[in-house]
Amino acid sequence: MSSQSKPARYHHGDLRAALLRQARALLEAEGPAALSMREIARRVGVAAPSAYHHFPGLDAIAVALAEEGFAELAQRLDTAPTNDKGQLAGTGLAYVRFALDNPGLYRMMFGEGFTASSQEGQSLKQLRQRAYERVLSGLRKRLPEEEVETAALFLWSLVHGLSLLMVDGRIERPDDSEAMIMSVLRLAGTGLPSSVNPPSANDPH
Amino acid sequence: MSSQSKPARYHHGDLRAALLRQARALLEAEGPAALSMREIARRVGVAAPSAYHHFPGLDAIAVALAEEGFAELAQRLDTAPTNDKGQLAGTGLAYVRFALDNPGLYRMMFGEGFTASSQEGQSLKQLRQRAYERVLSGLRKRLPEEEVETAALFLWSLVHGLSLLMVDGRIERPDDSEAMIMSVLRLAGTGLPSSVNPPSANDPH
DNA sequence: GAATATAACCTAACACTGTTAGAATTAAGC
DNA sequence: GCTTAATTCTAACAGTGTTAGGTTATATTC
Repeated sequence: MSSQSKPARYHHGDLRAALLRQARALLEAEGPAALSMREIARRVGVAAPSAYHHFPGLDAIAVALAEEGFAELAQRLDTAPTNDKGQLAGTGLAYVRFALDNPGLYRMMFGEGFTASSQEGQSLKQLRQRAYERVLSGLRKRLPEEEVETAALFLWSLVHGLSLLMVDGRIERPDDSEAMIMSVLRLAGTGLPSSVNPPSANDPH
Repeated sequence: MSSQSKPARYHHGDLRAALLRQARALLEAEGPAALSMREIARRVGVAAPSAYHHFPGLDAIAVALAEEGFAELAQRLDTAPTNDKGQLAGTGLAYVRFALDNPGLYRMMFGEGFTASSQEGQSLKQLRQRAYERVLSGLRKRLPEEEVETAALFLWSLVHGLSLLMVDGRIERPDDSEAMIMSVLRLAGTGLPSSVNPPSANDPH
């Protein structure tokens, strides 16, 4: 077990970290709905109430996991290739990849359920906002201000929707997921063929 | 109460319908996580186990609601304007509108939780597949076969993502939601400005 | 080194959930 | 009116999140 990294300074050693680790394992193994205080404690080998010395409740554990997730997502987006040609595709691919690598966590980060709780909900809201700002600032350099917001919403909707469809298994996973993702992202740049969406005719601008 | 439409032929009259009605009200009022057998029964004014004569379990109620939702969504998409100019925008707008009008239901239809259950899960999967086929067949008339799948995935990802972002309150709702939705959908036709995504340079096709 | 203080942990319990078993009530058919 | 069957009920089981209060092991102090 990797939980024995430190030679048990306290009763357990580092219960807080152990709870988070097992919670995340449970999350990915059984899905967000299966996250249970008692099951997490069971897996750690501890009585359920012990967890309350480290977290105010189950929601707090969920939020802590989501915070981990946002930090990891931010890092992935930051280290994604930013060269001129593939900025959009690189970042988009990194985003969807993160969701595919952490399906349960991704659902947690954007799902509801514990969003209502006062303190924790706010923290999450801020993290989501910061992730969104990251997208916005990338676009601000390249677009006039009035087009930034729509473009960001467009992009975020696309990668968020694609991530969830794939994570939830709504579409059959092809052999080469990456190629499929890239194909979709390419459409974000070119737009749909005009045979689907005749260009002018309804442009009031 | 509108539940007195028929003069109480049985003990209740039409418990099954009453359960579904209150379940849907609860779903929209408190969200999918708050759906509870006992609370639904409480609202109908009946003991919880009574519901088991009409549904095998809570999952079955959830699935029945989702089926209602898919039927309503299909109808909206069918009656959306199909004239040449606005096929894409009209259908897309109808899709997002449905989600905004039925936020709890939409989350239920595409969320997880009860998807694991054997029998019901299959039923839902088929309904989702049929909704997807609807999009595909619309595109098949206008695109070469090899482009259909990617275009459909692109469109579905976009409207699905946009719907969830708005339903979950991830973006601040502007005064005119419809205008915002239309702006995003328009980008699906034109693609992002080339300043964001320089066209050639990585096109292997 | 022994006594104390404190942080970590556990047992017991409360209120809630989904669900099942079996009894009681009500309507339908003869 | 009696029988039968459908519908609803009460009681109970196993599970959940959470709280209260006691127990144990560590850390500190004399």
